[in-house]
Amino acid sequence: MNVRALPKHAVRGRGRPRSAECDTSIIEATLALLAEEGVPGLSMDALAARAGVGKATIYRRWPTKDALIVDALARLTDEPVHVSSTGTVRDDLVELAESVRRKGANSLASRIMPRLFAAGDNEELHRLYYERVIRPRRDRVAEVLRRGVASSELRADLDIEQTIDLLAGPIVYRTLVCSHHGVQLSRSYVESLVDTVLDGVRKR
Amino acid sequence: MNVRALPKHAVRGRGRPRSAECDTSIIEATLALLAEEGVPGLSMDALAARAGVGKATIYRRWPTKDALIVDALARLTDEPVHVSSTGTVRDDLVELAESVRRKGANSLASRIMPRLFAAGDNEELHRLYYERVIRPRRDRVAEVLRRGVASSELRADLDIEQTIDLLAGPIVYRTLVCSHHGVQLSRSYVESLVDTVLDGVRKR
Amino acid sequence: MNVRALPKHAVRGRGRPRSAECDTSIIEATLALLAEEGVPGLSMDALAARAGVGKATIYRRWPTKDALIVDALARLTDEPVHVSSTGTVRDDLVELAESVRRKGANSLASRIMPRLFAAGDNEELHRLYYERVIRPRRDRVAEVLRRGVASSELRADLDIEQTIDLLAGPIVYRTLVCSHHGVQLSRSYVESLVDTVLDGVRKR
Amino acid sequence: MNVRALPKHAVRGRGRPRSAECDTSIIEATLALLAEEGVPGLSMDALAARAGVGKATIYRRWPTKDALIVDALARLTDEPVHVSSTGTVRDDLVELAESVRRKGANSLASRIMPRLFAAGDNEELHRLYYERVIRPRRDRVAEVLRRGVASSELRADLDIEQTIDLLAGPIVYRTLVCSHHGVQLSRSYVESLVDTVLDGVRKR
DNA sequence: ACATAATCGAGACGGTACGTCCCGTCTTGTG
DNA sequence: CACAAGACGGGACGTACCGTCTCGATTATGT
Repeated sequence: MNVRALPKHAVRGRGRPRSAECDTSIIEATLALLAEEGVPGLSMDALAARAGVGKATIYRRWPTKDALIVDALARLTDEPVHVSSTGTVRDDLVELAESVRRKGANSLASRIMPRLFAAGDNEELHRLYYERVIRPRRDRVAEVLRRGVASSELRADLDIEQTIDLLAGPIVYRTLVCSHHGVQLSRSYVESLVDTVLDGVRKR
Repeated sequence: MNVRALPKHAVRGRGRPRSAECDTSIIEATLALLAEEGVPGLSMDALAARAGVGKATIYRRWPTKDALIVDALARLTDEPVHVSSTGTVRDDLVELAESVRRKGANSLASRIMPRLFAAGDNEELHRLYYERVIRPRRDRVAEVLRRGVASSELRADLDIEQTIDLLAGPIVYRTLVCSHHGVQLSRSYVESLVDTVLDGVRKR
Repeated sequence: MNVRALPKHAVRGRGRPRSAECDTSIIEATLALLAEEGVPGLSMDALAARAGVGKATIYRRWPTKDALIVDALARLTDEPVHVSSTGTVRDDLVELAESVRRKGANSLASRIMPRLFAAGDNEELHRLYYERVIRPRRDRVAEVLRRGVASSELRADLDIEQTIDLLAGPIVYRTLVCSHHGVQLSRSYVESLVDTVLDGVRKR
Repeated sequence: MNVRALPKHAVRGRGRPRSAECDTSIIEATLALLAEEGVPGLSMDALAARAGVGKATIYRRWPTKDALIVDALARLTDEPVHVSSTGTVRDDLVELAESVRRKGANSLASRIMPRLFAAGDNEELHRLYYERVIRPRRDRVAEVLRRGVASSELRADLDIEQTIDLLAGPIVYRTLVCSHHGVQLSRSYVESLVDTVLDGVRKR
């Protein structure tokens, strides 16, 4: 747990150790360039120049531009969501779903994240992103759901994984696929979403 | 309806007309290269060589590589989903959701689609993809949902758009974001998904 | 004969032909950069920028920087030496030897030539330089020597090739190896050299 | 006399003294790499690795790669030429010229020497090479020539420096410039050369 | 004996140049 | 006009070296 998103360092050997300042200046330059110029403007040359670093210094740490982006983005994502263990399950789910929405609404993250979702080409990168970013969040939702089952607020035969999909999927899908005309999701959408997942759409 | 994904042709003018053979050989070479080499292997030079075509001939038809990919992908996507107008709403929704799942399970489409979802950079491409691929499918689901409301199978205060998100979102999300270890969704997942959307997860 | 020092062109094919303007602008930029910055300042990037040309355009014509330098230098070397067919052999030899000295005294050529002499690594380049620059000059001297033998000015058992070495060798050797303290050879050195080769150093 | 080509050592001070083993292993690695990979293969990184030495250890001893090469080459060159002070001048000159030829015939030296002749760019290196390698050899020839003048074997008005050029120049020139198709000079060429210099080419 | 100080191997560092690949445009000759 | 071929200016790529700089460990010397 709490696995920090840092470049892998060589085994502590005999030579000069890698500079931690480089790590941070590269990550910061990455985020700055992404914010200012967008993904297409993030060339390794420009990045190295911006970070005041040789290109080799970057490649010594990250094998790929995408791997670097993952780490840089993880820095942005480290926003701990507070979930009360006393309120109703409904309120906790709203809060967790809200954190997904807010991340998607963040201009920088929402511009970069799709690139990572799209990293199906790069199996390793995709796995990394899932382990480091997606899974921890899913785990937190699963926890809340299990609490709901235990307290009989939710059905006992609940499929936990699928329910997580039902909470996160629509928000991600909307943000990525249907984000035309700059429409952004509101909090009320999220609240309504949670309620619908809880009660279903069938007439009763 | 049935808008074909073809390149815009010049107004019928004086000189030699554009060859239809070029259109097809380019599209076919695009799909072949994508299937064999993946997105990174689809360079315009390689494409032209593979199609036996000059690069200018491609640019004469499509302004962008992405536009070409959209058209090529649309070719793969033109699978009309049959929806009975007699069965239950539940069965129709299952059928429509299944078509989403099948598309995602297709190895080629699932490699290219993320790129299109991620096309947030390219506003125009994103709009094009939405108009040509996403919206028609959403419209069909909306139709079924409205029928369900009319027949009192579904709640009258239903948010149609959000319900579509609830049906498509989880599948897309799972396919793109959580598709680790090669796990693929099954038909039973889709059926269960539809049932959960209909009935909710709250204990009653 | 009269083999021009030009980059090899592809067989006249169907595509766009190579631009002659590029040839010249590249050669000119090469000579300019060499004159201004010297050999170490002749980077392919700087050259391309100076010539207003993409790097690929250079590599399309010359496989190596050295090959390019040979061609550029050949441009400088195309100075036809006038040899009277009426004067004495001694005067003709002085004139030919003088042209060797003058070339060595030329600041640009004398800076680059050694690099080519030193191209022993690159067998092909060395051969090229010999064929294109050295041999033609040796042939002209050989001609004069044969005339001298015919007219009984020179010994009949003369080793022509070695005599050429005796005329050119000392000048080249002095220029390259002993060119310390900026000392330059004078015309009188050349005249004295020819006379010594003719008469020998032995006391008589 | 017999100035050894060794790196300058720091004044005998307090800290750990420089290891003599490093000196030799670096020089040996230099010669080995030059022999195996040629000049372009002699990178400082490769050299350090081959010598089992840190790069700083090399730079602590030699300011430049070229300076190192000079020293390494001097090791190969320290072949004392024996010149009888009793034989004829002609025989002594043949022996000295032979040593020039043999050095040129040595595959390693002949690969490196041109680089040093061509060191016109690097004034300092060139001077160093001249002082350490060229001048001593010229001095020995000058000595023999002066003896010849004294003994009336040679003309009294002899230009000593130019005569040295006449003996060494042709051999060097042939070796460097005209060494095409792997032709190598023979001893008989050298003997004939000396005789021609002594007697001239003019018919008598 | 022990601190001092320069050495050692290792290798990271900021840079520069390399030669290749691709992009999107332009220029040929041939239908 | 369209077409195949392919050259063009430009930009980014990832690698190789350069010469300098830290590291921790080692090794003689002068106290």
